Amino acid sequence: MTAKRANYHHGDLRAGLVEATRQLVEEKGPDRFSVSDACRAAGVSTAAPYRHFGDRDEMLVAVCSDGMERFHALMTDAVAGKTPGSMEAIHHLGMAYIKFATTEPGVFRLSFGIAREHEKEAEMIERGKQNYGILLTQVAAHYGKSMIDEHVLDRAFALWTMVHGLSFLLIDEKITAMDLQIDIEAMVRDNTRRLLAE
Amino acid sequence: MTAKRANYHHGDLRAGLVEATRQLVEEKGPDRFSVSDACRAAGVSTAAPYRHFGDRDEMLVAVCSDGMERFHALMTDAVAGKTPGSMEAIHHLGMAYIKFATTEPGVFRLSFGIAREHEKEAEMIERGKQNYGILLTQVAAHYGKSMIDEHVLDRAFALWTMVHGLSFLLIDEKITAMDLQIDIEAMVRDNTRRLLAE
DNA sequence: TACATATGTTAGAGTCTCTAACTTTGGCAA
DNA sequence: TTGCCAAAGTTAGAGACTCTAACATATGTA
Repeated sequence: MTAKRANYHHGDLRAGLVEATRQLVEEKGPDRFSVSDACRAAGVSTAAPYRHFGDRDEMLVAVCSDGMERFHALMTDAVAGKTPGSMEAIHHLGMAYIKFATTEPGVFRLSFGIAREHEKEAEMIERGKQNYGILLTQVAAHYGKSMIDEHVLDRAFALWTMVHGLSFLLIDEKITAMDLQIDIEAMVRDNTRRLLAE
Repeated sequence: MTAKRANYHHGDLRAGLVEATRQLVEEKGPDRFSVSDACRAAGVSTAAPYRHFGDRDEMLVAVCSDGMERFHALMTDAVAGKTPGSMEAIHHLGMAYIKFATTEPGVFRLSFGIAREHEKEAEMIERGKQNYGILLTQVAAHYGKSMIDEHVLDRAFALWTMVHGLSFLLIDEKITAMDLQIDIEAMVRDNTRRLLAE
């Protein structure tokens, strides 16, 4: 995998390392990832990353930050063209959440479990709020409201916990371990309806 | 923290290391834990653990295994003395789940995220099924059923995803990060009711 | 009481993160 | 065009970590 390169300078090592790190995080998990592995993959010395990142954690934060853009795009697309507040829109939003978790389990796990107290923390919280805002808007519309009131906040949060829990159970393979046969689509649809009832 | 000891032999180093590891997992998280740290805490050389554990991962598996006993006790206690299948019993069961996650976030995270393919895997899956069985029994009783049918499996699974998701959102501090004011008790109670409706 | 075994220790190989000091290269000012 | 500076590489190495090998010391049982 070690990419030999002709030039002394890499071109865009930062991006190369972020991509290598992302791949390794998916292959081995966020905790098994090593800077050295990423260097081998990018074909540079083990000291090179420190021109672009303060330390190992910053590389992971960069992968996270990168992943949140894809996540946001998925969430936005999920409701695009659908009737705001419709069961269809809200169901799709939930499925998009789960889709991201299962296609990028390493990044998903990283995004939620990442160490607090880093440089980009504020920025990432802001992005999280933006994403959550998509759900809040849909739930408000579902009840024909123009305001995000207590009721909307409660129901949106319930939906979040459900898809979040389901995502983790899926990526941690608890569903197969417990020999459960779950139709994810149906499960999300039915329980979205139940949680929005009343 | 380095406990000096008088004797060459420790007495019960295995248990000492498991406890040291558990503490470190809570303090620093499962990924930040190091064998060396545990050795310092237990007051032994860094080679000592290898008389009791094959490698670093086995120490974490032991902590996990240990934690599952406490978890099982919590779950059992939660429904003890309550009317089987009552909302009270099921609500308490969910709260016990969340209680474990928030009091032992490191062990909780470890238990669900632990690497597959280890010695004790089968044993731990069995214990997981036992714990899940407590919920299944309660949900069946809720509907006045003596059998665990599709309907019971579906509803129990929905409850699991909710408390599991809530647990992760709590320990990853997403609720505070998003500035949400959630009354956990009320949230669990209300949504347990909604998910069991019909 | 002796000795086998379990359970410690020390020493060290190999890996990892990160820093310091040096090298190469690209871009810009004169 | 040329020369120089800053950006972005490299090598070397310190210090920490995991795990193994060889050696040391207790413990329990024949």
